Amino acid sequence: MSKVNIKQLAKELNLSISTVSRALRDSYEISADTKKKVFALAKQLNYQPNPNASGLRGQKTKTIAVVIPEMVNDFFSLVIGGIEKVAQEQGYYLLFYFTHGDYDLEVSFINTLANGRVDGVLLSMSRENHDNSHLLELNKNGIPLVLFDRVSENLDNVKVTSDNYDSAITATRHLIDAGCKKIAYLQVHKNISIGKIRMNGYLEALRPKGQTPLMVECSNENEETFEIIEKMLLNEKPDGIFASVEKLAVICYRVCEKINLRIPRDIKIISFSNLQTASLLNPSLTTITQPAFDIGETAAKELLDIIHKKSKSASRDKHVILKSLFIKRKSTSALY
Amino acid sequence: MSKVNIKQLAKELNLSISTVSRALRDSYEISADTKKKVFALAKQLNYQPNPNASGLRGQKTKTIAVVIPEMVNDFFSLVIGGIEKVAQEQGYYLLFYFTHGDYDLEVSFINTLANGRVDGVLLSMSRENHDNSHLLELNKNGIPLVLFDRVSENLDNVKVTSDNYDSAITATRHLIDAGCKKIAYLQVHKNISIGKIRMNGYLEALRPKGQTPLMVECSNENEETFEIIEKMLLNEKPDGIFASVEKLAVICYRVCEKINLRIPRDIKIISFSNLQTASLLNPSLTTITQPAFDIGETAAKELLDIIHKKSKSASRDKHVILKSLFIKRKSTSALY
DNA sequence: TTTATTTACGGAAACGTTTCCGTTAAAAGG
DNA sequence: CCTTTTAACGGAAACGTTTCCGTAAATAAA
Repeated sequence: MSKVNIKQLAKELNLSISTVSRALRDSYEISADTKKKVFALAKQLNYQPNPNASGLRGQKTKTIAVVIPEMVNDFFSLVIGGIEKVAQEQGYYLLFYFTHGDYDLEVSFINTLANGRVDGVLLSMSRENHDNSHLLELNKNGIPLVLFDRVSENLDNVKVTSDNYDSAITATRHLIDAGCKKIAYLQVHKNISIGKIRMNGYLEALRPKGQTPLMVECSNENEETFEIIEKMLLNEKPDGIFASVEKLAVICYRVCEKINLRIPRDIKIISFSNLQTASLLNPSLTTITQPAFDIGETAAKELLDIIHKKSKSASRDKHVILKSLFIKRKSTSALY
Repeated sequence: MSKVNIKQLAKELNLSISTVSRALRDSYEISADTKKKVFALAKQLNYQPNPNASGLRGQKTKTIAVVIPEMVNDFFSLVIGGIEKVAQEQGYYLLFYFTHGDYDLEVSFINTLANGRVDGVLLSMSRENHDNSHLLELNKNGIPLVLFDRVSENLDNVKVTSDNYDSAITATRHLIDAGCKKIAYLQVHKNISIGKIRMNGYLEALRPKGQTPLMVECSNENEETFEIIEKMLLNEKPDGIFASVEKLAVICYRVCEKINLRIPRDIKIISFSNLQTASLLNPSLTTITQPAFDIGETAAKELLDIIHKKSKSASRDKHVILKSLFIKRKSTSALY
């Protein structure tokens, strides 16, 4: 129960509190001699400044909040890796919030952040085009906010995403080129605008070929999704599947196994995915792979930029779009 | 730039600061009438208490630190899920630190935490039997600490792990029963004691069968590990592999693909792993699957228990061991 | 009616920093 | 030698809460 503070350092050294504080911050007002002594004692006693005190006084916490839907997900894991890299480099702490896609939870988290808990917020939205007033409030309170991946165009904050529209076109055309005549598009929730953007790419690629779209809306529950996909495959008999999120591709594999559909012979599958084991699946999965680490890194850098030159609020309403990778593997192979 | 605080509420309501504060905390000293008014205005103005101020005054932050080696890893993702569940339930915030297995980084993180930044610490150690003085210091400062997964028996803190020794025996025996005559044990780093425990299980299971152990130490760099395993497979020609961590199993698959070793015909593989795609790999991977979510949940609960009745420091030096699951799949199949 | 207790509230200290003001002594300038 | 500047430091306020002391009025007890 030691908890050494500045006052104790001051007493021990026969100096005033203000002198010690300035010495620790390497102020020009303090002689080299005194600084040496202060540093030495601070190290010896393992002095650590109390973050609540400096946060309260200085109105900055060196902490940023990361608000994301979930964690058990290779995409967000990689994003966090990128965020963590730049946070580490610049000495920032990371406070995490998981919304589980629950809008109300997101609102309450964001409200909590309005009062000096963090210097800035990184957010991947749970519902993109719902009511954004909690975010406007955050902006009004002067707390920098950068959106990534799941963003809303209605907000004039900095946004970082990948090229969802273009890569959805690439994916769909790839299936068409591989010979698919009836391609199903699997999405989790209609209201997710990133899903809409990808869907638009899918539709755009389909149109000139005269193929009729087949949109399938899945559930948040894996079991339910399994049944939805199983029924769909049995009833509609598509010969290609475009999964808009990784989780759906995995479930597709399981369904195909159950109902004895051979991939890619009977049906071809492509998916947005950052699965590290994509190449080891049976068969290996063709993917659109987002630059997840980059997205995190870029978003964090943008945020810290705003934090540091906040007065000049230079960069608002900027949209950084990073390119995804298209990786062809066996699940869409035309030869079998 | 609103940032409403108690003083403003007090002025608006013609009340004193202390009365408003008490009303917000639902104190018995305040009349129902006054409370109503205060709550109403607080909600209307979206008042959020300043966490630095209350943290400074009350010496508690409702925040716990989670210090782990990495994030891009299905095991830790699941653990975090468990931690987050109980944190959420009890209204705690989560501050994350990633050590990347760097001991010095761990030390500096832990030192940072010694002074009121958090109410408690959850730690999975980077090097288990190195110098633990930073953790002793943390204990001395009265900050509750619970270790999980990678723990050290030298510390008398609460520890939560899975049954590494027993399940390593199970895994090794399974390979033997499947007909393996020369089983290699793959580990990342000799100094990780969790690796040692698993290794001891491997050795124990091997001894009565008279098989000579074959220990292979891999690197932190995936490319290097790839080469180590490749050389080992070509030189030693084992017919069974026991990978002590998930990452190594994945690399094994890639090596086998490259040098045309058929799994399980030429070589059988079992691994500690929480890979969600284990059953979809080619071939599906037999795993010892740790109760990751449970580990996180249990560790967090233990920590919050200590935080809440810290005076009674009842539960020290307690070791909770949770059972892993053995899931047999095709990578160790005896028939082909 | 007087005294004791309860109810409902206000004032102010305290938490540990940082920083705005001094202030003194020495160095520099004239 | 006197004035001005500079260097090096100390005192105290401020950040927003919480809580320890009051204290006045209302109620209960005597």
